[in-house]
Amino acid sequence: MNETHSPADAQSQLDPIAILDERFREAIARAFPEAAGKADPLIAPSKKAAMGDFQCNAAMALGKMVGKNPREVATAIVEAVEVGDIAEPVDASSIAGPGFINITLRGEALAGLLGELAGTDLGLPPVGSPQKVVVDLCGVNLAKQMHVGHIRAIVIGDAVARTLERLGHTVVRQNHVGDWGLPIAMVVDYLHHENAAGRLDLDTVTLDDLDGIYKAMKARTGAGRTGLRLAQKWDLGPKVVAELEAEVADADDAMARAKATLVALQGGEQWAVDLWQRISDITMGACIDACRRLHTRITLEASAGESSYRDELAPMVDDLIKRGVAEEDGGALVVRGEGKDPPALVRKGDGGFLYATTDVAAIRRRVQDIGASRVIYCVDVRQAMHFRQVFAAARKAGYATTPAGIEASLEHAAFGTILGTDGRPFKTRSGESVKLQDLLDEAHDRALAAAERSEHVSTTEREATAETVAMAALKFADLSTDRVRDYVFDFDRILAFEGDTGPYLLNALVRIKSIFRNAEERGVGDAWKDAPIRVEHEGEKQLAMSLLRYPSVVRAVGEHLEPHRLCQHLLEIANKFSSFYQVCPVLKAEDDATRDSRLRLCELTARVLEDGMGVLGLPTLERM
RNA sequence: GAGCCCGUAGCUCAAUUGGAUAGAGCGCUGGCCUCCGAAGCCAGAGGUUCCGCGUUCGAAUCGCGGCGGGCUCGCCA
Repeated sequence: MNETHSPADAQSQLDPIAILDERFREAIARAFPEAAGKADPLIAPSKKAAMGDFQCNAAMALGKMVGKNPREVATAIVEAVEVGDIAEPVDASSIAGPGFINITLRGEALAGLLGELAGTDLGLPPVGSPQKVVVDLCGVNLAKQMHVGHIRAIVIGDAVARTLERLGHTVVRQNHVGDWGLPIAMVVDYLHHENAAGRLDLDTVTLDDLDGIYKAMKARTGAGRTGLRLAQKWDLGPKVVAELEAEVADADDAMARAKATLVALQGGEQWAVDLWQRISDITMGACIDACRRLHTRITLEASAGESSYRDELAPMVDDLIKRGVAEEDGGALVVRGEGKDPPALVRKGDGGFLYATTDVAAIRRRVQDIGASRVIYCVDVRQAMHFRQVFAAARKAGYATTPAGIEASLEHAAFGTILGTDGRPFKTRSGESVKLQDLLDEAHDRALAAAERSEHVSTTEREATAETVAMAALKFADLSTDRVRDYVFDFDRILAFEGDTGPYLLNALVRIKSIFRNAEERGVGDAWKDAPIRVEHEGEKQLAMSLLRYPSVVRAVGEHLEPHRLCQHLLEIANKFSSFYQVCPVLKAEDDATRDSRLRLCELTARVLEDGMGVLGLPTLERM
């Protein structure tokens, strides 16, 4: 795992945890010089308000290290620590249990930190040493409809990319399109024959048609074989055997033609390339439309399909052989890893290449040509072993080392399956996989029903509002749980507009925006923008603490590639805001100074929410 | 058979990566709109974190063994 940043360069010193970390680190060094540098202060937010705002958990481990009673150690730390400028006095009464040290921050300190947060790009100025990162996402296949599974590769991949961009890294998104190999050749072959026979008009072919052809061809080339074996084994009679033999013959014929077409395609024969291009245009057009509708920044230019590696495979495999990285095994060529995983197969017995070959070539290009020091694969968790094998092969070959000599970090940001409410993979009633577009449309229709009930949305805005709410709801549902686990998809829950959902988040932001519209109507002016923020009321304090933790949460997401942490945190901020708003009048505050301070707090909350939603790729609204 | 992942409230999910009394939402019970947006807020009930043993001052988290579920296993992509 590569270091993306060390605690020392956690540049913004406005995260209370970072500040307390430093203060307690110094205190430990003073009280226990022998443990200096070795003991982590272990600062964490308190779970209960009654125990203060933060706690230092260092005493227990330190006690063991220096051979003293943890409470004794805690007492020494408490005497040595200097936090008077930001916190209530820390003394013997702050020590609880086996040696926890509780810390309560002062309102003025929080107010000062909030001011800094507002003035430093929300605590997230660009990182000092930006990385170049390739994010592999989307992963569509030519001639196939996109289905529910793709929403995860698109939405999570885009959120990961946005997070890294927000932190200041340079991100290259790559759509590793499945646009090569025998299956595509089958479809090309079919189009070629049907077109020649005048039974098909290439100009009007749709993705639906292609999808149907793809499935039919796959079924046809595999037809009859198993049945024939069984019929012969159980002697089911000459008629049955003859029928099955005819099926198999037809399958063999189709397969032979597909292979011939593949050769023509690989040889660059114009008729085949033209048909392939037509299939690509149709598929990619639909793909980019879906990505745009989902508010993701995935473009056609960014795609680097399997076909783009075709000329690199043979020379690369030769290189692997020459350098002894790959070896023969049962006629095939393999690259062995060190662990228990089976080796990666990079060349078939017949000389053909496989998907692992292309993936190794992709790593080589991404690291050595593009110069990425981090390559992230946003792909289904069922491919976990495949990527372990491919990563191992690429490292063994030295392809994962940048021209500058840096070992690139190769990471599989795996995601689980979307399940229906019955706990089984999400399917339609008839058992088919759900088409992505149908999913988006249904979300839209359901959101529209809610938009029609809203008193804040005019009839002309309803469609657009419903669309935004629907996409935010879908995306939030996909991003808000631990990505590697399967999750249950339930329209009723996701679009119920109450609870821990995208619409709840949107609503929190919309309410804040409405405050500013009202302020304008009341002629409040904008002098408040320079007013000092005060943190006095408990509602203000709780909100302030959540806001201040925002930058560290974004950094954690960038490090662990877990967008759900940011989702949870934004929900917390929205929740704290709602509580604050319930008990702290803003426009009706008792005096102008309080009103102005609270307006600034509202504005900062809106900025953080919008920034966070931008990092996740969630669209926002003015009213709903 | 082997390997990987998972098991937390009735349901859907968290738990800052080993910290105090395991938290949210839905659902359920009760309260809050002549008052800045009720898609909201407040309160209550609801737990042997699958079971057992172990490591540790401390375990949902780490180790071992069970039980249950999912996924994956060289010439398809």
